Amino acid sequence: MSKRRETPLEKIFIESHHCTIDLRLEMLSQAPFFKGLDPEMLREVNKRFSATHFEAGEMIYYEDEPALRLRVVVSGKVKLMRHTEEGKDVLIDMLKPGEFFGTLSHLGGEVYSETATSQTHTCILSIDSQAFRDILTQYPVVAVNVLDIMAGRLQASRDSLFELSTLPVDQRIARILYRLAEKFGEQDDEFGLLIQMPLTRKDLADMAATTTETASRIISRLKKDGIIHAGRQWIAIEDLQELETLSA
Amino acid sequence: MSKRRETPLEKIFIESHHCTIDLRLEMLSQAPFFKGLDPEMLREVNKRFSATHFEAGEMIYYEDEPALRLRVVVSGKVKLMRHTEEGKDVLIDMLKPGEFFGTLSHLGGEVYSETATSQTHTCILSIDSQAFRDILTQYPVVAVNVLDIMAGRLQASRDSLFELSTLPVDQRIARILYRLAEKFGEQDDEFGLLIQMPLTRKDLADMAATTTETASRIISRLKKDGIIHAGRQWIAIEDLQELETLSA
DNA sequence: TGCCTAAAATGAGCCAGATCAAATTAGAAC
DNA sequence: GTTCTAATTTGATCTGGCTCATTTTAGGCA
Repeated sequence: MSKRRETPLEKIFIESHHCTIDLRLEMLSQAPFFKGLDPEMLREVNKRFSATHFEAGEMIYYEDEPALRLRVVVSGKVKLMRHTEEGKDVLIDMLKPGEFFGTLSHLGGEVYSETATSQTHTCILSIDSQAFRDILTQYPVVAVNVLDIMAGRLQASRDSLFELSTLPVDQRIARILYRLAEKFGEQDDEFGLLIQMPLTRKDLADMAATTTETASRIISRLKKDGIIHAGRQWIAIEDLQELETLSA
Repeated sequence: MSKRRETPLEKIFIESHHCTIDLRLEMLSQAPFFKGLDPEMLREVNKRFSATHFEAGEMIYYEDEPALRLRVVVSGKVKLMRHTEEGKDVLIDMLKPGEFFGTLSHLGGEVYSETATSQTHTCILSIDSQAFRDILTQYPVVAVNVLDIMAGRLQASRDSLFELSTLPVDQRIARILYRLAEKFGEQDDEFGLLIQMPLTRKDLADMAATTTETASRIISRLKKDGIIHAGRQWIAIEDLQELETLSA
């Protein structure tokens, strides 16, 4: 039996016509914050966005840079992080197609509070934040949708805060894996529920507010216990049930 | 020179006519989320709110209780916390007049994710969450205001998460004190910038994700260094400048 | 198919902050 | 003023997870 020599992560096909007009419109029409907007308005709104393409690992914007645009992931995965002077990093969120990031604010003096990196090949739509605010007042249904999303994110952030304050590292890691599996999981016939995105031990550590070494030790244990499969930059959940139990 | 025998915290006058119609309307007109709404609309909107009165220490709602209403602080201070089965608590936020809490959600199955306690005598306005959503779609300017507030809260929550992940306890406490002073500080001629609200060492610990003992040790040190004054359930900042330096 | 390197795994020692235990007040109430 | 108790302080000890150092390896690449 020959060992698999490649990452099980999907290889995203690199084409320059990746970010087609069709895809853009399709994405916007399915984006949660435009739900309920009729096709006519949608086409109108679509004109105000412009598309950009990023390679895996490329920075989309930097922390402390003037924040002028709101962005939407069309395809690929985006990572949001904050950095410390002493080199500590905190991973704030991982985004998938349909999610927005950047700034909603219209004020001039704002800067981005995090760095956005494209984790894979990505196509990103962007719009001037003031133009987006115009859309919000023009289409109240969009404003309410965005509000619901922000409420959900606030909830998630407070959940993390709560867990960070009350749970030991191993439980935090278990919960993070569980959530990533829910959001990015795709069934892989060899390894189980594969988290479809490049994910290092350090990423995990930065999410759980721990160190790479500790994250690695915990992953090793989970592998030994047959709960997950993992390699370089990828993790697949073998026993989701047990993972949930662990995170209790 | 006789030692002061009482808390420097203001004694809120207890009157049953505390929460007058005038006060209600005045509060709503100044509430950040109704900024930009003309008086006519405001009067219209005001009708849909109802007022309730709470004693200091009373629960406004409990975690896991069905979440049906959105509330607004008219007068007094409100504390939001989450509790663990093992008795650990996390203090999520402290609110002052003009801030809202409760739920924005309209879905039936939602429950409150935190417990709200009135820290002082309070007057609270409340409205059915669906009715509030109607206001949002009816007055887009309100929706955008609320959105900005939510964005600010998300930012604040992520800031806390970041600080919790990267700073040692003493710096976290220094930052928390600094922020509380900004939000609740009132100049006291004897002690300096007094944080105008009952605030125990445990509250502080629950904000900083530490223990009462550690919070107490840090407060003791700050007192010894002449940076703050503190007693039972109250803290005043003597040297704000130095406190800011410490939190760097 | 083997080479090469960043990612991951592992070991050993250490420390900030938690826990456990006890003594001491601040300041409310009468 | 005196009383009374929950809030606070302080001390002593313990430990989860961090640090530092080193080895091992997955898997991209030619």
